[in-house]
Amino acid sequence: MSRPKGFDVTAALDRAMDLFWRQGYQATSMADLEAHLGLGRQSIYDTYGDKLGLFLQSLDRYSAVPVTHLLGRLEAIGAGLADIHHFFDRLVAYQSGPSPRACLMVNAAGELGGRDPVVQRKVAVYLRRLHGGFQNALEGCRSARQLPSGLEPAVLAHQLTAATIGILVAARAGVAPPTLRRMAQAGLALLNR
Amino acid sequence: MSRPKGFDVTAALDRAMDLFWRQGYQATSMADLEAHLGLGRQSIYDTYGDKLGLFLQSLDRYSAVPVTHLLGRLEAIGAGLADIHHFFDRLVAYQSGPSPRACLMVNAAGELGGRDPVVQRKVAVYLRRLHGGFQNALEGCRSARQLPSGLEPAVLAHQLTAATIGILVAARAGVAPPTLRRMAQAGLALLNR
DNA sequence: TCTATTTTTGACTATTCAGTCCATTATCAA
DNA sequence: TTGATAATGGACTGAATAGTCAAAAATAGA
Repeated sequence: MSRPKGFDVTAALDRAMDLFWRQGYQATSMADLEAHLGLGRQSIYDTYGDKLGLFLQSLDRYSAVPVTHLLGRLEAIGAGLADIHHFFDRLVAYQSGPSPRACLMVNAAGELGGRDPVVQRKVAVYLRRLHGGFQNALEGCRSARQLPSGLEPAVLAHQLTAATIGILVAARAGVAPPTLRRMAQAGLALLNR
Repeated sequence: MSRPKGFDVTAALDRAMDLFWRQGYQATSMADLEAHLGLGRQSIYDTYGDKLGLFLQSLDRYSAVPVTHLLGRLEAIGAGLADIHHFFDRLVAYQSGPSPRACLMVNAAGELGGRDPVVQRKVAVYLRRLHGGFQNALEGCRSARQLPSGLEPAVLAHQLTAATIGILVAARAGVAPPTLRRMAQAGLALLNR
C-alpha cells in the first residue's frame, strides 16, 4: 500500500445515500454526486464501481443505518406495545418535515422495481424485515398480555407493515402531516381491539 | 379544419400509459414512445405537448380507466362487503401475472414524487379517492349491519387503503403471489370483528 | 531520499436524449 | 379543381449523460 484515500469511504456513501434518497436514482447525475460527495469522478468509480453499484451500496447502507435506527427497538428482545407506538410517532414526525424524503426503498421500488431484479430483491428483503420487526414486537405484546386474544401477530404484522408503507407513499405524494398522523392512528388502532 | 389526424388520440394515449406504467417515466424514451404508439415524433408533440405533458395525461387516463374499473363498484351507491372482497381478489389476481406492473400512481410517486408537485397532487388525489371508495363501501356495510359495531368507516378505510398500497409496492418489488394473497387476507381480516 | 503504488484531477469521448425544423403529404371547404 | 390548413416523417441540434484515459500529485516503505 502506498497512498491512502483522502476521504472517508463510509461518510461519502452516506452522502450518496442522502442524495439518492432525496432525488431518486436517475435524477441524480454523476456530476451531482461529485459535487455532493466532494470527490472527483475517478475516485467514485474506483471506490464504488459504477453508478448502479453506488446506488446498490446506498440501499445497503440505508438498511444498515436509517432502517436499523428506526426498527431497532421493534427487533429487539422484549419489544412491546410501547415500541410500536414509538415507531409510528417517529415515522410520522420524520415525514412531517419541510421536504419529506419518504423511504429510499419504497422510492426505489417505484423507480427501478420494474426492471432491476437486484433492487427488487433488496426491497423485498426490506419489506420482510419490516414485517419481522412488527411480528417480534407483537409476540412480545402477546406474551405480556398487551394484545387482545384472537389477534394473530403474523396477520397483524402485515397490517402494520401496510400502514407503514401507506404512510411513506403518502409522504412522497406530499400529503399533509395531519393526514399522515391520521393514517398512523388508524394503524395503531389495530392494536386496540 | 382540414386534414384529420390519422390515428386515434385516445388509443395512442392508452399505449403511452401502458408503457409508462411498465417502464416508468425516465426509462421511457421518446423513441420508445414513437415505436409503441406507431407515431412520428412530431405527431406526439403536436398532440400531447412534451414528454411530461404526455405523462401527466397518462396519469389522468390511468385514473379514468384502470382505476375506475377497479374502484367502480366500491364507489357505487349500495356498495358493500362483497365489493371489498371483490376488490382485493381482483387486485391480487392482477398483480400475480408474469410481470406485474403494480400501479402507475404508486410508481410515479416513487419516481417523481420527490420533485414534481403536479405528480404529487395527482397521486394524493388518487389516494384520497381510494380512501373515499373504501369509506363509501364501508358505510354501506354499516347500514346493512355487515360491520361489527365500533369500527369507524373512516379509520377502517385508511387501513384498507394502506393494505392496497402495501400490496402494490410489494408487487413492484417482485414479492411472490402467495405473499400478496396473505397481505390481502390480512386486509380483509380487518372486516371480521 | 528514492521508488513503487495508489489516488486524484480534469479533460475527453461516444452516446443518448428531448425537442425542433422543414419539406412533403393529405384533407377539408369553397 | 384549388387554396388553405393541418398532419406526417425524417433529419437535425444542442445539451446532458455515464464512463474512460492519462498525466500529476501524494504517500508508505525501504
